[in-house]
Amino acid sequence: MKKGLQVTLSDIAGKLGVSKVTVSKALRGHPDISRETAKRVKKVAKDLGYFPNYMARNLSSKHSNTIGVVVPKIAHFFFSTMIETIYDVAFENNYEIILTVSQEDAKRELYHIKSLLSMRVDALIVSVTQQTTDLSIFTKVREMGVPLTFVDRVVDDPSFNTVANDDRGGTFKAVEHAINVGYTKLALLGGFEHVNIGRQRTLGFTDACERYNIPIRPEWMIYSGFGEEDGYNDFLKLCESEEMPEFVFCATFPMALGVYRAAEELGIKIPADIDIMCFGSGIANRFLSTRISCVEQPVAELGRTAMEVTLASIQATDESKPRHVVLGTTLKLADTCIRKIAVPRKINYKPAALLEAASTGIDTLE
Amino acid sequence: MKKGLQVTLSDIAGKLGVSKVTVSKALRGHPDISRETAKRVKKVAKDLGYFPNYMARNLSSKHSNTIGVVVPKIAHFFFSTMIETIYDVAFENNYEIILTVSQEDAKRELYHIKSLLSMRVDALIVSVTQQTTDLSIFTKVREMGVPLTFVDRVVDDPSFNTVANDDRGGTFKAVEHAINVGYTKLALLGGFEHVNIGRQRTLGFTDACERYNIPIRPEWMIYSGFGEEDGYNDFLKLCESEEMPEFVFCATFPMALGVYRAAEELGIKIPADIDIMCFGSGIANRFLSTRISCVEQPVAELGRTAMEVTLASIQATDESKPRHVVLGTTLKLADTCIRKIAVPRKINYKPAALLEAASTGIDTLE
DNA sequence: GTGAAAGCGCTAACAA
DNA sequence: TTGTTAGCGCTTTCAC
Repeated sequence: MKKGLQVTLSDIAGKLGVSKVTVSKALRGHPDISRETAKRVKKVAKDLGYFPNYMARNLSSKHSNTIGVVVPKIAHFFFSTMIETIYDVAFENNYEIILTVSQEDAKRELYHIKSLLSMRVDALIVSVTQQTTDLSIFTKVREMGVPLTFVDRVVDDPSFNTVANDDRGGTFKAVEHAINVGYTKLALLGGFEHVNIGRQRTLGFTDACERYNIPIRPEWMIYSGFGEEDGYNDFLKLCESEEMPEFVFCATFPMALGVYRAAEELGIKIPADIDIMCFGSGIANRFLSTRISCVEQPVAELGRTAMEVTLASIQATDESKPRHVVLGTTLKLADTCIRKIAVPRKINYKPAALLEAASTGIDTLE
Repeated sequence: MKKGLQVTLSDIAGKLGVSKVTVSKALRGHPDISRETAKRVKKVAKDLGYFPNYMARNLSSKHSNTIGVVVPKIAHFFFSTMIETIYDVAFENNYEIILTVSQEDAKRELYHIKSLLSMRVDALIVSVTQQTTDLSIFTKVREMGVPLTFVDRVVDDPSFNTVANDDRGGTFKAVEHAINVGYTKLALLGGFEHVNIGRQRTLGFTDACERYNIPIRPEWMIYSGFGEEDGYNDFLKLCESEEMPEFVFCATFPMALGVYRAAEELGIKIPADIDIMCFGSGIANRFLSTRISCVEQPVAELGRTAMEVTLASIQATDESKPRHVVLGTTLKLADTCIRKIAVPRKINYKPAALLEAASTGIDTLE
């Protein structure tokens, strides 16, 4: 298809016999212009079907009214909810969002950030991938003077804004609850230790154990990823250990879902044989016959706060200090870990057969 | 924060003692430039940390390598999956996506389209809201020569590309299946009739009824929306009718979920008391004790096709004909509508009590 | 192979 | 209140 002709400021100016500067000002509601001409200009603009060219506008005005967002996933309860909030706040403030998705791929993340910088976004909000290790692009971002806010998946660099859950405290509360309920044999499926949220949630777990003198058993601390399949496999691995724990804390809800499924297939009852809790929740929880008690994250608030912090950074003309916001979590009890009932039993577990069953491709929207 | 200095083509040119044109060409791999200078230019560009300014580039080159996308929702299995595919294809083709979310609000949709037009996106992909009636902006889009592809939520205008499910045929297949199974008392929860998908799915339903001489009972055709709450309420309404149907077809999966929940609360068994099917599925289906048989939509393919059609439209320099793609669906049988077992029974239904219970706020990610 | 000139559509600073 | 002059950083055309 062919690009139609563009209506420009000059076109309007020509039609009215004024200069294009007058038109430009009138259209932007600049106080210089008289009510009278402003009205005339706007009318002609409308008649001609004028659309401002942001490329040109931004080139001369040096800002784009646009915020670049980089997230690892989108078809995922947590991220899609957070993003929706980000959009809402952006809309309220007349900003446009350019959302990019890294698909948990560091290369792609880098590509997108470069691209966003080239688009001259006014600021960036990013939630890094699980494999992001090269941080040089972020120092580049700093050098270019583009405000950057990390959200949820933050990077340990105090020179950028961060907005995150209280991962450590939230996990502590959950594990403490399990201990108060009476459990002493505690396992952790921690996701990845090299990822911030994995590390923080692990700390919350060990904090609680130390606080209450619960021994930490290395064979009950398993790390392989944050997805449903990981939880599934981790649980099978757990079943291979000498003794079963009474309670398992999962670093994410999808992992808990994997555990749930594995247990179901093995004929292990939750919470009668083993009790569980997790960090975060998802849509599926409502439909489980045993809904999993969890640490509830303020998902929407995370998005809203990230945007607010970012907008503030844009406004701040000086090199103001970066802000580090930690949002509190709440314990949300459902059908697990209500009271001590789990009595671990010996499992007749055949790894080979089950691992095969585990290979069913599963999407993790949760 | 303050914007840092920008490294420009001239900076690089100055450093090398060449003109900025040479630099521009070298950086873009233009064949004019010798291997030698190209190499030197690239090195200096890297050393200086040069980032091309797309605003400037696009202003002179007249295209932005950017595609604007407008969807009604994002925290929704269907849309988030489709969007993810759109991103994938865009990435493969070196396009950047500017995603906007209308939140089912026609005003917002209009705002975003205008904004995208002003950003001079190379093309648009849009899935309209349930309340979009004013189509004038789309003729404006056509006048501006910007290729536009409607996806899923299409608008009846043959002058634009459309990519959609075979809503009518898919529904026909499902209802036909229900009839083959032996049901003759069929109800439809159709969402909204003024929305294309609602209309098409209704047609599929009536097609099947007519084909098999099944009488259509107006009191069993209910329209109130596509959400879970709508399905819930529709089912309650259905329960008020003189006689209960044997089978209910829901226009969307969230609606079926609402029916499921309402039935559960009323003590009505699915599929023993009433059998159901729906168009589309969602994550939750895996976790229902009675998984709902459905018409499976090719969600990812919808996104991929929409992008491909759009890219083709961009490439086509002439006013090529718009394309209209209809993607086939497949019947996916789970635990409902397997064989005729539903025998509707008289329900002891108390509207007031239940309608109160219905007011629980529920998110529909499905 | 390289570069000078012109201009994309707009806004900012200043002058009138 | 309005207009003039200069760019923003880049690409395109065309001459060298």
